[in-house]
Amino acid sequence: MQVKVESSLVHTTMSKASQVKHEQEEPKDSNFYVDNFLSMDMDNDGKYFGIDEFSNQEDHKPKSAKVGRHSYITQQGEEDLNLGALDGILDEIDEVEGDDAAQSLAAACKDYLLDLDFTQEISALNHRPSDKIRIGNSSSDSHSPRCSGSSNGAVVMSESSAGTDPEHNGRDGTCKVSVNYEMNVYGRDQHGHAQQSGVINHLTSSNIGEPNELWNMTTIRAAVHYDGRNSFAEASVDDMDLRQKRQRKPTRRYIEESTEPKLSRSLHTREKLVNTTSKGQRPRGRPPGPLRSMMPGMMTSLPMEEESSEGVGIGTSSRASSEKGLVEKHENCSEDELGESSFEDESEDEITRNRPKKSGDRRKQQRMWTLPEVVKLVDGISEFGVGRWTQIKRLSFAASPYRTPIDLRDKWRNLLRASCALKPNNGTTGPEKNSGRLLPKSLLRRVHELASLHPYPRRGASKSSLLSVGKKGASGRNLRRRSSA
DNA sequence: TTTAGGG
DNA sequence: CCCTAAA
Repeated sequence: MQVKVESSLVHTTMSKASQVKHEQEEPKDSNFYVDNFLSMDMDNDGKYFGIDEFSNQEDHKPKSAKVGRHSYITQQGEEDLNLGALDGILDEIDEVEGDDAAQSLAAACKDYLLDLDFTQEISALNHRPSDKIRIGNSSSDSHSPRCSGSSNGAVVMSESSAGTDPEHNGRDGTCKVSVNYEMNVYGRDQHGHAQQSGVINHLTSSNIGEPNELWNMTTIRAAVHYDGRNSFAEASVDDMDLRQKRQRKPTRRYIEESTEPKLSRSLHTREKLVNTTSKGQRPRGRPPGPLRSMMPGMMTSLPMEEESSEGVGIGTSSRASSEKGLVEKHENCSEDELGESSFEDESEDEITRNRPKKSGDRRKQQRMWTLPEVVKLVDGISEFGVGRWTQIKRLSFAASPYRTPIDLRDKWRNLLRASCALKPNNGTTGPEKNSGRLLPKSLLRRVHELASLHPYPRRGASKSSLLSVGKKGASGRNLRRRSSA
């Protein structure tokens, strides 16, 4: 005869976190305690709690399993105690129970404490999953590692703990929760008598504000008695105060929140970003607050939607040619101007992309500007004029959803600064990208020209040089300036 | 809604 | 990049 209580114990040694996770995976939230316990057991044994099997027993006697006020008689056959029944019972009970905020609150408290105490205390037992407590004649097999009496394979363990969770003292004042857990497994080998039982006693009381509010006590008991010829199995679950409904909800939500608040938000954000490729404006999200500033401008994306993958990422190797057949490499363009030919289809790099980014802040993405992009920007500015960011965006950067008009402006600002500093030649004007300060000198030159043509803030400074401007190829008639003041 | 500026 | 003010 074997009692597999230990498997339960083993599971309970899981860290708090994993245990919680486990709970979350469970489909039903009812019967937290019982369910939880049983399910843990089931992980290893299938569906039987406590008694795994009766070795050498041919004749089993029907035993009774009592659950709450119900009483069930189960056949002992191969299936010993099927606590699945208990499960069902409890479900019923739960249904009867009411459901209100206070309860969930209490549930949260209990869950909390339960995780805390139960887990930690039981972990002391440190059983191995495969351990079996064998009793009866086969004491040789009995394992009850650092627990207690072992000569006869007895394991006794009981724990009780109480605590209060200040966090839930909220509105109603106090919330007291006490959890009492007790497990008792023992086998006795006396005169051909073997007896073992597993008892789980869980006592919980929650008190919120008013006395009597919540009170719950659950006792699960599974025992097998073997008198040498027959074995009896018995299981009972007593649940007092059925008003109470244990809801995992609070806990789960709490966990989720505390665990990964940012990530989730971040994901949403990103999702939104991707989805908004629709033509017009980005969907005005719901919470205008934080998310709003995603892409002020708009992406009139159309041609290729999303982004074309190009290999010129600064940080990463180019993953040229992904799906678009038109991938072009602009490496060579670093040369003087690729001037007017502009409008080649976009080629954006895609270095930093869809990375969950654990840090999860809500910043956009920080895409490095590639040289082709810069060139495009400059061309665009040449063509439409400084300050016409939205136009430039629309016409020159239509293919890149990111890069808002504001981004263009910012980039331009930076270019101006760079051009002033004018330290182009660092030799490394390589075809690569302009990471940092290495921009093709030609480009800087253009920037400089443009800058002189019309100072950035196209506001107060009207430029005279509207005529002579020989913008490089920038469309013969350079910027159609609204010189009109 | 878009720009300009500043952080 | 983000945010805010001004237009």
